Amino acid sequence: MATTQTRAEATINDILNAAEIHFGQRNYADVSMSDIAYLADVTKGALYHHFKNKEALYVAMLTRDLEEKRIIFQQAVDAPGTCRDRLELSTKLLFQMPEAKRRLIRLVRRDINIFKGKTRALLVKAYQDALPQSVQAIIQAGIDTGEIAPGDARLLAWEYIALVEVVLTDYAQDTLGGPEQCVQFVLNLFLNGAGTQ
Amino acid sequence: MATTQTRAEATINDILNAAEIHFGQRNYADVSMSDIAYLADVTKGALYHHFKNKEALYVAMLTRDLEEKRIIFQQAVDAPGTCRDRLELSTKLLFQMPEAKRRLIRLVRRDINIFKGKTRALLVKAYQDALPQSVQAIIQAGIDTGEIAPGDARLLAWEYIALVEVVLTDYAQDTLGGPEQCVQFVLNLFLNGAGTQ
DNA sequence: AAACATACCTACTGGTTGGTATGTTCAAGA
DNA sequence: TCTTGAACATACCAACCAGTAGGTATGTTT
Repeated sequence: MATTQTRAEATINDILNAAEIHFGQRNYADVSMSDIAYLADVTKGALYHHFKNKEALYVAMLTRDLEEKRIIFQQAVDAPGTCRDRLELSTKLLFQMPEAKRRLIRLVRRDINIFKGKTRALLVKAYQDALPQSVQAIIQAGIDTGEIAPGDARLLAWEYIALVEVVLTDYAQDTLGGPEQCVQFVLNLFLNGAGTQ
Repeated sequence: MATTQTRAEATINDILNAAEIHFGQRNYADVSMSDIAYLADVTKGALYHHFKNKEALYVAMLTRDLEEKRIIFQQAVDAPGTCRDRLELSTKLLFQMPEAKRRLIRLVRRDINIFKGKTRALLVKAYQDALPQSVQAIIQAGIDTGEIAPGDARLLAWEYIALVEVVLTDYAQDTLGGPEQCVQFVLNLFLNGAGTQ
């Protein structure tokens, strides 16, 4: 059984990897199942053998990726130190990812309108568990210790992520300095603001 | 001649308005020309009489909208007062827009990958002229007067817009307070940061 | 009112895509 | 080694959609 499953699992892996690449670069509707099958070096038959339909494939791809990320960012939540230290770690982990993985971070926000109901809720939750939840936990701890001014930790988490995403975009286009500078820029902006003190 | 053009112009207007609604809610590829024609209460023939193809319609729709916005935000650039005052005005103008128009603000970022070459450059420039340019001008002035700490005004402008967009999203879902509170929240976060001073 | 131009409609095509029906290979157990 | 079911491949279909061809209606000009 192990051998059989290994082969199928390898195929599924190839398909998911191909899906990551395509969905990461283009809109959902612009990516065809044939594109994914071709890149994964399997046929459409094999593809539909493992995934019920296009939506199921997308969900599987994104779910797998977000679960990976959730585990990674959990490090920052569990880490010791000040709020700033832990936000720094969290952001560093983001910048250390390969570009293809980093690109997927913005996927949920970009494609949030294409699904409805359960599927949509599922993806949003998976995303929130992966990144916003971690950041929110760190920020809430910061509020409790007085390092962060009292406020809505959830909203602040989203704001922090938005700041990171902007720098991440510029970073991908090589218009900024190294990852270390980027991380410090975001941290200073978020904690101290852009105004002169 | 005036009468003839008026009729055509009215049709074009209907089409562009319908396009705004559809493209604002769904991805480019998910919106069909038939959808737009139906909502505009014209036939596809009329649609293709006025617009060369789908891409041309999208460009026309977004260009018109961004030019409107550019003019609106220019008010804030030309306004007197501190950097904070002018950023406040700029942000207020955003929150005062009807929801459909507000939604279009995120369109360029969402659909940035569907076009290549000239079309893409054109849309990006129209967007930058409309919003980022205004914010950047205000921030640069703030840096010059010492109200904002020295730094990359362009990047800071993008960061500010990102902060606004997050609140705008929450605001659209009625999970936040009134527009005035939202504006002040963003301003404080951007200028003073989230940390305790 | 003839000649013309613009605006618009109906009906269709060619191409693409998600999905399927059916056939073939492979791997493991009896 | 023979069987059996899972894992694929091939060939295809039905639906949809961007875009077009060709005709009709509504002005406008002279």
